[in-house]
Amino acid sequence: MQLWYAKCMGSRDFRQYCGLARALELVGERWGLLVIRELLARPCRYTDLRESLPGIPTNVLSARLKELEEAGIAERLLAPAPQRGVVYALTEAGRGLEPAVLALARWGSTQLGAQQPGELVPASTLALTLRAVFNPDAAHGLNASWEIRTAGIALYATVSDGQLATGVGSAPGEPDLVIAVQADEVPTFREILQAAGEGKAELTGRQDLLATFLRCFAPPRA
Amino acid sequence: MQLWYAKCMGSRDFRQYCGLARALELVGERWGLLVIRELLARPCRYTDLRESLPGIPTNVLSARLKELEEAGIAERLLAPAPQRGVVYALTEAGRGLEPAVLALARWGSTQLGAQQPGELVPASTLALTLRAVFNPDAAHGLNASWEIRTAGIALYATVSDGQLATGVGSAPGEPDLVIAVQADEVPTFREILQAAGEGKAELTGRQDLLATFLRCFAPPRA
DNA sequence: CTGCATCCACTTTGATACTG
DNA sequence: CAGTATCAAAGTGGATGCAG
Repeated sequence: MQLWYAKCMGSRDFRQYCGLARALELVGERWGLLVIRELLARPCRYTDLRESLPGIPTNVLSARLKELEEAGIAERLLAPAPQRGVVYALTEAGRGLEPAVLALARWGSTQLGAQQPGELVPASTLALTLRAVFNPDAAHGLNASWEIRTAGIALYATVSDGQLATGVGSAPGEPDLVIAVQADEVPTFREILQAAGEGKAELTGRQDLLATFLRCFAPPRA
Repeated sequence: MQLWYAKCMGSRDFRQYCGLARALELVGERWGLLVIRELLARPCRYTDLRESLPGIPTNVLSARLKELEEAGIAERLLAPAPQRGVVYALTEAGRGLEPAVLALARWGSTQLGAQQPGELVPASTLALTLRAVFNPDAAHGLNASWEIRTAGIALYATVSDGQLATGVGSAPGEPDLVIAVQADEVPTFREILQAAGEGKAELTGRQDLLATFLRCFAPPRA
């Protein structure tokens, strides 16, 4: 291309030998980390991402996916057996972003304030919040799995030997306890905990695991 | 004239009730977290920031500072005693970003590769790297302070009862050990460790604390 | 349908010049 | 020292087009 083009592309770089600067060059652009949030919760098709990220222009989504793929953070896969088409998933390097995403999400949660009208709660946010508030001490040596159903979405949390896995959709395998919360819009995590704590959730399965759930996922004292 | 657009469109809100989304709205714009990196290492005047962030347009720096101030993340203070003028510093909320910044920096460090010609190492990056690689176990109960001098910059690391503080500039109080490394350009953290480990650094003070330093700040095994 | 590409209005950025 | 002003270029948001 032309000289000015090369020069300006270079200006997307910060020209600093710094881990933070490199991270921001790779995933710091608009919508970048939100795409990664979705992919942390499950492999996604293009259309899943568009639905989970209302407001993202399709060309921007397209561009971000291309960049993430080139950077080795995400990969484009042919969807397995029953479906067909394309799915995007994180690579090992991409999954390495989880601690950073959780740390940002924890800080941002302190800045959230009250839910504004028109602000939706993405299902992936709930899956991530489960990881963000997880208390490993309370789950030491535990084996259990839960599925939360509300407002037409499902998410799961599985603890194997104290190790947590969460995601959007149904758990791989039967959940030990299904927690169903009636709602029109996706509720906040706080609202889910409250409903479960107050007995307003419909429980299916090992009901004794409700208390365990509340212990493992109690958010930090406010 | 479509003022109706201006409201919905130019708005940088993601319209999601999500900690990650809120964090990105507040500090996710270009240069935002790099400004915060500088302020994590020391209070800065406007000119300090311009010098530490070569390439940042002055109007963008101006805009970011205004946004950070409005968000309650940074504050504009009158410089104390000897100097005068303005300094910017993080608020309590701003300092809360440290875990997220460190997590991003740790991930980005794995993506750094070799230093490219023209890529500088900001002093604030070294101060942050000290925190990122700090090994609290190795420093349990320790009291010690170091100052690193190289290529015209200084940074310090102070451990009080095992608690770490680092920053750009001279330590508050006399450092127990000064580690001076000859260099024209600011070296990488790896290069500093290597020079210190190979006896190529000039030591002033309690030389026995060199081994302690290397133990406390050994980067994760590669 | 899915998975993008293209067009266009508008915004933000980057580079430079300038001021109290 | 601590910013503002200006302007071209790149990026974003929104709508639409279109092939498989």
